Amino acid sequence: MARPLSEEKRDAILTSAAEVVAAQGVSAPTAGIAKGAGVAEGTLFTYFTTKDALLNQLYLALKDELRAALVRGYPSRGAPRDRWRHVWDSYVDWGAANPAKRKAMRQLTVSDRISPRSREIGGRGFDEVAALMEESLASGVMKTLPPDFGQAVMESLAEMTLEFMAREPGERERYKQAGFEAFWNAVSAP
Amino acid sequence: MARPLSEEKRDAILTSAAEVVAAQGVSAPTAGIAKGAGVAEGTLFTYFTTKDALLNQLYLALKDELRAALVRGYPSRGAPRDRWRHVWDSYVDWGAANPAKRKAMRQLTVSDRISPRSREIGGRGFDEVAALMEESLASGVMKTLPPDFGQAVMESLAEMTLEFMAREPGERERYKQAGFEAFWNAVSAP
Amino acid sequence: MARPLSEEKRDAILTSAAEVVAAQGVSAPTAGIAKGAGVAEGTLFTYFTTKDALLNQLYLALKDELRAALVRGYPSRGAPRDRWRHVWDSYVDWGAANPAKRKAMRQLTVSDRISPRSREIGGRGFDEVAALMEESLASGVMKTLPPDFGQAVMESLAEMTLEFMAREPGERERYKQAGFEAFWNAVSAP
Amino acid sequence: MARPLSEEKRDAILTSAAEVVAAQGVSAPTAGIAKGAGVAEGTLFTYFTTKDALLNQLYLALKDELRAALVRGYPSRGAPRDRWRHVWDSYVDWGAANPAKRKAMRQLTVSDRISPRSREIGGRGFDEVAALMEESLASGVMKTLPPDFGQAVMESLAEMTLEFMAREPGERERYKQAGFEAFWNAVSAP
DNA sequence: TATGAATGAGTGTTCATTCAT
DNA sequence: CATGAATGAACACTCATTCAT
Repeated sequence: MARPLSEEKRDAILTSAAEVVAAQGVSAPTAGIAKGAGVAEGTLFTYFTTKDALLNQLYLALKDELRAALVRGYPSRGAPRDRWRHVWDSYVDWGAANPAKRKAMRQLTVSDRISPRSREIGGRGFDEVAALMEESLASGVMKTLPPDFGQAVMESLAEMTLEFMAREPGERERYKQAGFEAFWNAVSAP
Repeated sequence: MARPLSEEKRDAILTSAAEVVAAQGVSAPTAGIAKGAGVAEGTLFTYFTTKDALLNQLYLALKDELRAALVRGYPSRGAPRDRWRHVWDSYVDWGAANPAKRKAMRQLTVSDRISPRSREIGGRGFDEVAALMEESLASGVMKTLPPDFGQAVMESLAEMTLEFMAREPGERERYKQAGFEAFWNAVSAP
Repeated sequence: MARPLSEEKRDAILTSAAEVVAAQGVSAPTAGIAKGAGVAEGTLFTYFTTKDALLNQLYLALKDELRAALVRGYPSRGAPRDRWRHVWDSYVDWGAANPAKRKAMRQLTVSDRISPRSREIGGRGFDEVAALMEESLASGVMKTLPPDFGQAVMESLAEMTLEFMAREPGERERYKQAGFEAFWNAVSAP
Repeated sequence: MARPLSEEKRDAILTSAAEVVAAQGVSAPTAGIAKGAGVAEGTLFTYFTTKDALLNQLYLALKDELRAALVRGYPSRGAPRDRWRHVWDSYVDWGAANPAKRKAMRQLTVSDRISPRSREIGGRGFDEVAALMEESLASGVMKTLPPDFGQAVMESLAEMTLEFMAREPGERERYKQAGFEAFWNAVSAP
């Protein structure tokens, strides 16, 4: 049955793509991505029909990885603040541990090469997360707004916090903490 | 290069660039920008030495326009909350009124073609704004954090709010209001 | 290479090649030919060392099939006109019955990928045919010309006739008849 | 008004294309065509939007040149045979004098990259020619067939004759003469 | 100064062929 | 022997920039 498509190689391409896109944007040459993955230029196209296909699948893979990080260890029975805290910490820790992936995700998010369908699927994973905690927003500012909004508040504040953490690595913990306070106040204050 | 003959033409190119970059990203061809400005392909390069130069100057021009919008009508003697409110409203109104410019700014911000120097100069304008209100943060969460941070909280929440406003135009006022509440709580809660 | 295991598979590849070349020209991908033959991409190369080898062998196979059609039922003892008529009818009938093969042959004939050697061998088969009837040209226009020429007159008129037949299927018989008259006059008139 | 598009350069590209296509077929690289024309690779695309566009326009240019050759010196008032003779001689002389153009035309004719529209336009020129002599076919074999057919008989016999002339340059005149006899008999015999 | 044709390096993608399975 | 993944040289076409007009 000849050589089977190697999951390993596919991952190497996605990993390389994340790095290269983080560094050079979505217009980075596929040749560079292939090189970074240690495969031939043509091989990339046996795993991804098109550059756009690669970018969209990278987007989904990153979203999925992040989602997995948020869910891991989620304290289902904790107090709402603790649960949000867990999500916040997971998000920020993942972002701090994977700066390239985070930057790539940002590039992809603003790119018009990510299809609406991908965006929908990519967001879908987080509906789970949103659902998990919807009830925790029964009070406070978020009362009357779609759960999307609360989630988006978290996301944008976490991104911003990560930016500061990256700029001043010595102050990481402080920013992580302050960011959460800001978020929690934003979302829960009466 | 001295002073180019026509300020008007320079502006036309910048305006076209904002539209085209908003629609197609920073990799949009200069030919399209020139066409949109009603000038010849080559003319663009008598006003901007390089595509990168154009993008950087567009970035600065947009930052400056936004800054001007924030300062206009600023109630220097008002209560802190009112002053922040003015900044918030100005930001969000400008963004809602100039969706292409905002989208272009977003594209430019994540692009690696904007030099660190441009980013610094672009931020500098806001130091004024920051300075104007530094004192207002003498209490609350922001107490012990750099004024940048408070500013960044505002910016990221405003951007996110604009996204929601664009998606559901019927709910504009509601999001604008809710966004400000979230921001104000984030930043001022004890 | 010895004798490849399956004559059947070799034929399937040649048949597929004829169809694909007819439809897409000699630049058709080998992958498509393999697929059409129901074999793997690589298998094609165990039967034909090279794409050029495949094309050349296809050319020869088609020439041979056509030659066989001309010889079948040849009335060795008939009057010259009847013999030519048999050849003409056989040629045209074969072409009408195998439009893809005929189109493929045409593509191959003008292609620079068919080697001079193949052309020579491909023509050789017809020397038999030519020889069979050489004597029939002892008079008429062809008197002083190489038998090739008479043969070529037939071939080119037959090809042209097939074109018209393909274009207007309702008039097939008429064209077939008129084509032969033209040929016969061309070749036999005093 | 900047540099105007140069008719000269366009012609150089078409001429180079004819040579390169004659030698290598329609799949010849555009780079080679550009090089042959003494222009940069990119320049080719300011004159022809697409390789297909170039091939189609080359086809039309060649058809037109041939048509012009046939019409030049046409003896409108001559006897039918003399008029056909003129057409035959013009065709064959043009083909013998421009072997590359002829070979290119042949390649283009069998290629599927020539659009039906181009074929129609390319044929259109010859309707003139056909019309010029339609009446001359009031008798003979062609009596009851479309004028296309007579024209096609001429074309295919002329092409074949050119082939023989190219193969044996010493016998040119003989083939030219014999070819015409064959054609004339084919078409006019009772 | 304004124009837009000219340039050629760079891009995504294809494809004949090889070779690990 | 059969398979199809792997390879990398081409290829058509784009685009920032230059420069003749």
